[in-house]
Amino acid sequence: MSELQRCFKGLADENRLRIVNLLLHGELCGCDIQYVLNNSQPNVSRHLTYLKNAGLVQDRRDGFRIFYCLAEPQKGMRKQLFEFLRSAFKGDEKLQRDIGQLKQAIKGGACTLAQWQPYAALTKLKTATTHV
Amino acid sequence: MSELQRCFKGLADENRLRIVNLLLHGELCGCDIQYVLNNSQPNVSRHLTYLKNAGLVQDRRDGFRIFYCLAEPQKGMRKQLFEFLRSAFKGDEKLQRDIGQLKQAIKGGACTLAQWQPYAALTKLKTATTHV
DNA sequence: CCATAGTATACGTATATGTAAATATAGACA
DNA sequence: TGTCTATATTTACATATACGTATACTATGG
Repeated sequence: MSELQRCFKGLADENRLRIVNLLLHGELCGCDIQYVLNNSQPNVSRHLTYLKNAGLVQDRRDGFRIFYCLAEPQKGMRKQLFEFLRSAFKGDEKLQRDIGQLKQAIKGGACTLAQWQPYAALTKLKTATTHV
Repeated sequence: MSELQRCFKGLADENRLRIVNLLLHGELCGCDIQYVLNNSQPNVSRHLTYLKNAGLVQDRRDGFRIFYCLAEPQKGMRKQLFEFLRSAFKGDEKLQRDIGQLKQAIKGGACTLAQWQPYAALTKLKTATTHV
C-alpha cells in the first residue's frame, strides 16, 4: 500500500481526525486525549495504534504514561499534509471545541499525576502555532 | 459525518487515488479511466460513484458516455486538498506512469468512438497544469 | 425495433474496521 | 510484595467496504 493511501486510511475516521487535531498542538499523553474524546480507553488506544501504524503518529514512554506526537511532521509529504490539516481544521467548530476541552483538561489535570507533576504538554500548547 | 472525513474516506483506496490523479489533469470519460486502471468496468464505476458521494467528483452525461471531473476544485477546503494531492502525486512513480497511460489511451482511442469524434479530454490534457 | 457501447446496479463473499467488555501489562510507590 | 494508574491486547460481534459475476439501464445508429 502506498504511503499516501495509508495516511488517508488513517485519517478516514472521526476519532482519529480529532486525535490528529489535538496533536497538531503538541505532544500529549493518552489519558488527556481520552478525556477530550470522551471515549473508552481501549477505543482511544486502538485508534492511536492505528495512527501509529499509518505512520502519522509516534509515541514514547515516560514512566507509566505514553506520550504521542505527530511523526516527523517536517519530513516529506507529511509536512504539506499537516499544513493542509491545520488549515482545514480551523473551519470545523467541533474540532475547535476539542481544543478548548484540551486546555481545560490540562489545567484541571485529566491525568491524576498532572496535578503535582509539571506537565510538558502545557508549555507545548502555549507555543502550539510554532510547533509543527 | 464531517466533509473532511468523507473526503479522506474517498481517498483511502488505491483505485480512487489513481482516479483522482487522472482527473487532476482534466475531465475524462469512464472508459478511458477504466483503460488506465486496467480494472473491470463495474469496479471502476463503483469507485467513481464512491468519489461522487464523497463530494470529490462530479459527472455529466454527453450522449451515451459520462464524463467525470473534480467537483468544484476551487471551492473551500477542496482547493487546498487538490493542491496537496497534485504535489504529493508527483512523487509517486506508479501514478506518473498512469498519466503516461492516459495520454496513450486518448491518442489510441480507448473509447471506440474516440477514433472519429474529436475527444475533448485531449485538449484538456494539453493544458492540464492550468485546469485546477 | 434491435444491436451495440458505455455505464450502473444487485448479489454473494471475503476482508477490514468499528465498538464494547474483559483481561493483561508496565511502572510508581507504600 | 502488592496495589494503584495508565495503557495495551484480546475477544466477540456488528457494520462497512472491496471485488467478481451477472444483469439492467441509457443513448445512439441502422
